[in-house]
Amino acid sequence: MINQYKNEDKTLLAVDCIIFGFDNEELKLLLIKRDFEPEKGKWSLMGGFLKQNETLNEAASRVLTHLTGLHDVYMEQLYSFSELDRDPVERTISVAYFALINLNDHDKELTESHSAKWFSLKDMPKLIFDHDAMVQHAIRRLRYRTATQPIGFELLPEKFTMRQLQKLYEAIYDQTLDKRNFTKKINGMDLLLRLDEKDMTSSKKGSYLFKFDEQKYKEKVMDGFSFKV
Amino acid sequence: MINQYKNEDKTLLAVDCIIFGFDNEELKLLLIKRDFEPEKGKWSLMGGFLKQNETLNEAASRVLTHLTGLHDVYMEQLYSFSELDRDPVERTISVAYFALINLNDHDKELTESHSAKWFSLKDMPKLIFDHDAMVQHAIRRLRYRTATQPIGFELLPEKFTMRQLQKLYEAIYDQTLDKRNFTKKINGMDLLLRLDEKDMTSSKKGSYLFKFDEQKYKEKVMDGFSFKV
DNA sequence: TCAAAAGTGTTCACCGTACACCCATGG
DNA sequence: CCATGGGTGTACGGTGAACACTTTTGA
Repeated sequence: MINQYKNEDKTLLAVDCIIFGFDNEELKLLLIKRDFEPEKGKWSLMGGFLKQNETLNEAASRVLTHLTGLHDVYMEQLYSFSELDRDPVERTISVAYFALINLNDHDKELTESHSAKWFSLKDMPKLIFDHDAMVQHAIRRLRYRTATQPIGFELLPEKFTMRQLQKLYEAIYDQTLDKRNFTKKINGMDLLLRLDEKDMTSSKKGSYLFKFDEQKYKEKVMDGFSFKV
Repeated sequence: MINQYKNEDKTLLAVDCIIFGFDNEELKLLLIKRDFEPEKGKWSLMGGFLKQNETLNEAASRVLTHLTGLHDVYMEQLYSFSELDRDPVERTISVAYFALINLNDHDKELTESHSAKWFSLKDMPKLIFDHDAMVQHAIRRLRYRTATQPIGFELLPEKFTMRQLQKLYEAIYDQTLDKRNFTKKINGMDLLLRLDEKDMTSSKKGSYLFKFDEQKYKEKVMDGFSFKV
């Protein structure tokens, strides 16, 4: 009696990862094509089952690293989904996580070997089970987070231009922003360092590269419920 | 193979409820004294195990109704806690929920029969396991929610004065607010109806009673991830 | 008549938004 | 020399914050 909660039901627990990336134009999602039944051949979020000896955060990290080869990725627990019939095979509770990764430096071969593919948010197949609802919830959370904390930088390479950052925010909020107001607002955050380097690929004049100030960034972003894999 | 996820670990799943109430002075929390080991005699959140045939929301509702006798209560899923040793008896994942109830109309005998007691947030015993962390998280979420959605009314009786509402917000944010600015802001929300009645218990002059406009309220508060028990 | 709580309006600072022109350079 | 994208400042309206006096009436 003291050593066990006898007679209580145990349940299968999964984690599913909503993995966001940004290609300098659009916000993208990493999806995999299921190679097993049910719903074989359909697209879904990357997921996995929770093991006895790991926390949910660890399980989500494991799933993400397994698929992308990346470490040190921003992740955050989203919500737990528990409809009785959400998985037709067997009753499974799924805890959704979202991750923000820099599209350029993830391991493309690794994702390809998992039949994974990046999809634009606007051009996404219907997903299995309740994964579409998870994605909707993740987009809302991402908008809220980026409005209050500067986590948007997680989606960019180390050095980036003000225009890249602006396009990222435009993709997240799905609306265009004024260049001058955007610059003013970002500078007001006092988080960016302007480098002497310029990026010459996007225009003839070239545009300044920035990186963000790790120190100030960490003070502002850490709230105890996000973590790095 | 198609009918079952064989060889995957199953886990005990619990829900724990952070139940907020307001007594016109302070924000309070409903806690229970554990009458079983381990930690017998210590204070904890009200919880219960998830059953095979119910969703997490349903489990949270069941636990809440069992303790308070109340229905139609605002509840929202908070976060899932999964540290390996969070429950010393056996590995258990707990999904925390918070609830907002009107302190006046809950069933006092029912809560007493469960050795439950209301505690002011400022005058709270240390709780078992990771329940203190759950409470901290719930307070943060409550502040965020009340800042963006008018759910504060859930904690008040049907008719209330502007001063009561102000004291509630002061309790939630743990700071005093300016009477004039508060009134202006609330009126700007266009959610309250001022009644002809006055409440004469708090002053000689009496203060107007308000109730909120159910119709407009529902439009603004529903976002798909809170629910009524 | 006085103590106690209720009601009410104005000013100011700051922030978000709208908006247009010049600059540097490669072709 | 010109087309392309990059960089910058100002004016306005709305919102949040500070702030004090009058009203009512039971005791």
